[in-house]
Amino acid sequence: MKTLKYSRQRESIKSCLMARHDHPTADALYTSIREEYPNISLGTVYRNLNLLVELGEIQKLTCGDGADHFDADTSPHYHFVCRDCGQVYDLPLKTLDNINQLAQEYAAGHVDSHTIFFYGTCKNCLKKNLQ
Amino acid sequence: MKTLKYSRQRESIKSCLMARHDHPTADALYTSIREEYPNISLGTVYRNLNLLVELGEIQKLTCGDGADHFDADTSPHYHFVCRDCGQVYDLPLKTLDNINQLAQEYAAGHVDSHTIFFYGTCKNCLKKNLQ
DNA sequence: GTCCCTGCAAATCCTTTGCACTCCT
DNA sequence: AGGAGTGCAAAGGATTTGCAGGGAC
Repeated sequence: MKTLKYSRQRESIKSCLMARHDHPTADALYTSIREEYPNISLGTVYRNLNLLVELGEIQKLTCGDGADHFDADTSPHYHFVCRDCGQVYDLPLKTLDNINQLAQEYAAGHVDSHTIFFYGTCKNCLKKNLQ
Repeated sequence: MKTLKYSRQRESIKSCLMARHDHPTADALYTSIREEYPNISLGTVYRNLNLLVELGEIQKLTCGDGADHFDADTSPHYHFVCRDCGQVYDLPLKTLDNINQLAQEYAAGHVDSHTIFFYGTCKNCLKKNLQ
């Protein structure tokens, strides 16, 4: 068990992520944080994001668009990814509580979590495409 | 619409993937195919895998372990990923037909597909961990 | 003082791409 | 012949890591 020391960078990363309603990539967050801490490095952002994921304080979303996204909301919920603009949205779809148990029966082992991503075109892009 | 020409490499990649019960990464498939075609290049494997995905003949699985995996089974089904050994297993869990429609109501746009990944420890690794 | 954390840059991993050449059709 | 496909190697993007210095406790 390693001891954790305070760092203003980590605080900033965490609060910046919590303040955002989207699900930024490490790089997007880095750009954002640079406004307050112009000297922070991308490596530090990655290191702290991974640390926060390990601590269970944030969530990493691998939706398949190249870069991982991060989410300060760790409560179980699902995501909608727009293939046109790349935005990742939360879905207030209630958790399928029984689905892990259902999977458990078929999985050759122990299931402890699951992810669901929906893909399609968001309203903004649907509108844009009509023009 | 581009014309498609036969290539023994593409045939080999496709049949090699269909013959496997696991869900290999591009690199794993490359190693496998090299036994038959020692001169095939990794670039060709990637190019053809992407082409086959576009044609809808195979499926790309981005489960978040670094490299994409590929699956010759394009029928809708879900996957179990062992965090210990990295194996990706099929789950004979029946499709949640209504889930896309359910998501549709909350998604700000049009949903056309979804992916579900379960994570945990497979039987082999559970056994190994006890020793 | 100790040890964690940082900035920086180099390294690593996975994937894509440019180019000259080869093989289908 | 024409153009799609290939091998090779270099480029690309995302993420990690080694190191020397800085900050928390």
